[in-house]
Amino acid sequence: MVGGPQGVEQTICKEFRMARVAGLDVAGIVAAALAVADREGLDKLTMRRLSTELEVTPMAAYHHVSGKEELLDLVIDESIGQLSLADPDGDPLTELAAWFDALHDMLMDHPALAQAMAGRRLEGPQAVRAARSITACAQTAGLEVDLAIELVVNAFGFTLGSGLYATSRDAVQAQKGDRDLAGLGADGPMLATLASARTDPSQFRNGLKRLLQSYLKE
Amino acid sequence: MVGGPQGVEQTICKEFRMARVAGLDVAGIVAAALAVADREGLDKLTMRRLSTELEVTPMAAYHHVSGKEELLDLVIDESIGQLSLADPDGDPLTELAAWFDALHDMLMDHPALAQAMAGRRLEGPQAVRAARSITACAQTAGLEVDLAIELVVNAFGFTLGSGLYATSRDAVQAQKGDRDLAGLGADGPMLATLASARTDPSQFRNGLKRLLQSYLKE
DNA sequence: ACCTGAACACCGTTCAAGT
DNA sequence: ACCTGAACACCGTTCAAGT
Repeated sequence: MVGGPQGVEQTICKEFRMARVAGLDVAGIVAAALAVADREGLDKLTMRRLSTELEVTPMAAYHHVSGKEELLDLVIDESIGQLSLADPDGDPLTELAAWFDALHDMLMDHPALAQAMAGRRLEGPQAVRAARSITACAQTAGLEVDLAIELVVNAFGFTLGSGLYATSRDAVQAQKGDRDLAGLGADGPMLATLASARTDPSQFRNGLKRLLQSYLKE
Repeated sequence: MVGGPQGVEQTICKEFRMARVAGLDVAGIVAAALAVADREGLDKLTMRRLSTELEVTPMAAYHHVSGKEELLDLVIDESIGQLSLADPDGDPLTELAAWFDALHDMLMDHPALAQAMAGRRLEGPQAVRAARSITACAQTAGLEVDLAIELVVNAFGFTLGSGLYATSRDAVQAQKGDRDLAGLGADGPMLATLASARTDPSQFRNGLKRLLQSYLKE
């Protein structure tokens, strides 16, 4: 698509650099960080583990990223940037539901991402871009600015919290839940349903729709 | 209330022990951990920092708690246990709103708590007790078990996510937001409102009521 | 039983060199 | 400009002693 001999040369050069010799760039660092976090968990993502992933010295990445904090912010913002923006001309409810569903799917695919978002500012350029797009969407539905923002903030909080809750109970836990049923009497069905939240995103979608509809029906 | 000379003696002895000489107990350890996390942030809560807070050796706490993971679980469960249970005879909507409001208030008072809950199981005895009480509350409102649980899970996720979002933007950030307004053009009002979420819990309460009502109006 | 002391295998990051 | 190497001040936790 970029085409031409130069394009090919650049690609080869880039791949070569990313795989073996130094030649680090932020994109490669961020990608490697997310890969490690996905495979081994957020707590295992350390600057030193990142350096072994990139096959460089522990300090190499610091030349492209100020430190671990900035790295995490970049991983988050880059991920948010991969969600397609809401279409301002589409049906508001459909567009909003689709965006937050996509975000939720992403958090389910990358549990470390949800965890990283907790306690972080989420004000990178991609996040701001996305926020603007979905807020505009809510406004075209007839909502005043303040209410549109309230909807966005609340829907985001709901999506993040649901993602965290769901990803904190993985397969191992669901298994263990079955064993606990006998000992917990009346709580059995409850815990079983709680545990099933991991694999059943319909609870989230249901709640999201309820929340969005209550704002858009005004 | 426990009364008698023995009660007094125990109290004196306990205070003496907690303050100076070893004599650690889980309650004291958990309290100290929350105190450190509140004052210095969750990332500053280390087993070693905890030990200096308790004025003991780094390894002393390990005799009462298996490690850092269990410590965090205990801090969370103990905190949840301090919320008053929902009254099964009260108005369901009122009771549910009150419980999640109280949880939200707690997360706002203890930002480290919200952060600690992200990526943790929340299945301690106090959490289960609370979940049972609010689920029962939703059931007396006429909801089937599955839907009652869906409501509880979704309301919890919303509360946690909102708490995380709100506490991640503290006073410092709100200040910085004002400076950014000029450079961001049309985003100005939006970011200002986003930043105000920290001190304005009405957005959360509004969203919570909408979510709860959509389930209870069935 | 409960706490200490020393040790191990890690962290994030600074700083001075190398090329 | 970009990377390395050595070092510093931390971590969580094990393990062998002390009382």
